[in-house]
Amino acid sequence: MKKLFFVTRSEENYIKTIFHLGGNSSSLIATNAIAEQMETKPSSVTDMAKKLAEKGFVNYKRYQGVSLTDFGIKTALSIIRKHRLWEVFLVEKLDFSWDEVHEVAEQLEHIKSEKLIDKIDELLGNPKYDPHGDPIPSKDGKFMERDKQLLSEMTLKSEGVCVGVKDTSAAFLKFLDKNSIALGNTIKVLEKEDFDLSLHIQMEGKELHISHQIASNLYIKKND
Amino acid sequence: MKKLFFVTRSEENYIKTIFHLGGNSSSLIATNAIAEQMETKPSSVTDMAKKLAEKGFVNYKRYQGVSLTDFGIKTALSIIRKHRLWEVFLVEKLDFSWDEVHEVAEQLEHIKSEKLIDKIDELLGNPKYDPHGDPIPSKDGKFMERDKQLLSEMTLKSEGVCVGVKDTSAAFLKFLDKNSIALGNTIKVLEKEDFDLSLHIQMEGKELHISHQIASNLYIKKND
DNA sequence: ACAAATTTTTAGATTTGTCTAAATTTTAAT
DNA sequence: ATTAAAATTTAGACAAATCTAAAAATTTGT
Ligand SMILES: [Mn+2]
Ligand SMILES: [Mn+2]
Ligand SMILES: [Mn+2]
Ligand SMILES: [Mn+2]
Repeated sequence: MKKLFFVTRSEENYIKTIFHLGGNSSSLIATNAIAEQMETKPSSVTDMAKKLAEKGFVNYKRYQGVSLTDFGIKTALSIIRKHRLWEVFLVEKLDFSWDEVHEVAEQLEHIKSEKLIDKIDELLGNPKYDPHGDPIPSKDGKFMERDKQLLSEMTLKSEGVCVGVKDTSAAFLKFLDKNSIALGNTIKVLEKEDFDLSLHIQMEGKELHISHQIASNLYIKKND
Repeated sequence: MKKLFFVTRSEENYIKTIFHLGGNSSSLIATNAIAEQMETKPSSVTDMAKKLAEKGFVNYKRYQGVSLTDFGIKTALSIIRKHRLWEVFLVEKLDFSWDEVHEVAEQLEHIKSEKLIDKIDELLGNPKYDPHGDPIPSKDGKFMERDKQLLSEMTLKSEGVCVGVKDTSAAFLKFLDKNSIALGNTIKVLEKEDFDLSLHIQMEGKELHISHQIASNLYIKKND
């Protein structure tokens, strides 16, 4: 007796946002936080919180906030899986650049067809990470967060590989492209400037200067 | 000074339906015809007709019906192009069967990204026809209706190739699959039964009996 | 031509998702 | 412990898309 609710696009977007704000665990997410993230008003969030609670996606405590139920988490992971698989598809199969995919994936993630996304997954060879280095949940909702750290937190002389970005804005991604910084690149910290926290690094053989702003938005997987 | 209106999913569905009902040419399409096709009520159609007229997609004459403007035709062709390209993609790249693609294409046709559909078109090698034999409009809205006729209208002894279906219901398509009738198959009319209008045909070498119901939903391109 | 049948439109209601402004609750500060 | 500030909810409104029921226009049949 599997209850299958129709989930609207708006509901899906709220569920996804709550998940990204940490609404897994049992921590309560504040109304204002959701409103700010979704560029909507707190009163709209309250209305939706009630509806999502009604449908079993969240636990809602008046004046306290919401947290996702197990069902809500499962739903969120399914949407995120679709979003990230579509992003891989756009980059791998249609030559989109990594700064163009998010907007389109925001639409594609709402397409309702289990077979479609399973086939896309298969076509792509069951990728584990999306173009920004974020992990792709499997069909049954499991995924591994990669062992990684921000470049800004790496110790002097340590080496590693670029595996992800924290800021996924088109502006940042284009900046990385312009400076030939890409996921998969090898990296070594040559020098750290105490004054402005900027770094002198070696990337794929070439030496490069990196501001703190950049270093604190690049994820590195340390060697061994 | 290109005016770019936001077109809602619902508006797109109305525009597409009006086109399919023959709303190109200057013929007026009746409110009831649209309502029936869309499984909605005439009063809803009237409301939408006003909105579509407001936005420049249709000419609307009270109590007479609607016809698409040039802009409306252009919009309809763009939606149909997307629908049919996605259907080809699902069949060619994801191994969907031709009876499964329509439902998903109904969703995908509303994805808004010019680059996406152009890249899909390119990936597929600019196909001219969809899995049901229907022509795919080009980016600039041109398309060729194929020279074809219903099997039921073919003369005795004439030969040809299966190029399309009139009834695109999953039930009919599955029936064709079961009987190994597929687009591209060669066909020759061996005998016509006056009594029930059934046909005796040769398809890809094998002899077959075909009811009038089937014959009047299969398009054939006659040889030479 | 004119009454009857059909089609279409209008009027008013409903649902979803949003907003503003006011009221309420919680949290922070003195 | 009060008061002030911040966060949250409620109340009431609105736009989009739909519906039902009633009114109006058109078409049809004799
Ligand atoms: Mn994204
Ligand atoms: Mn991503
Ligand atoms: Mn179709
Ligand atoms: Mn088709």
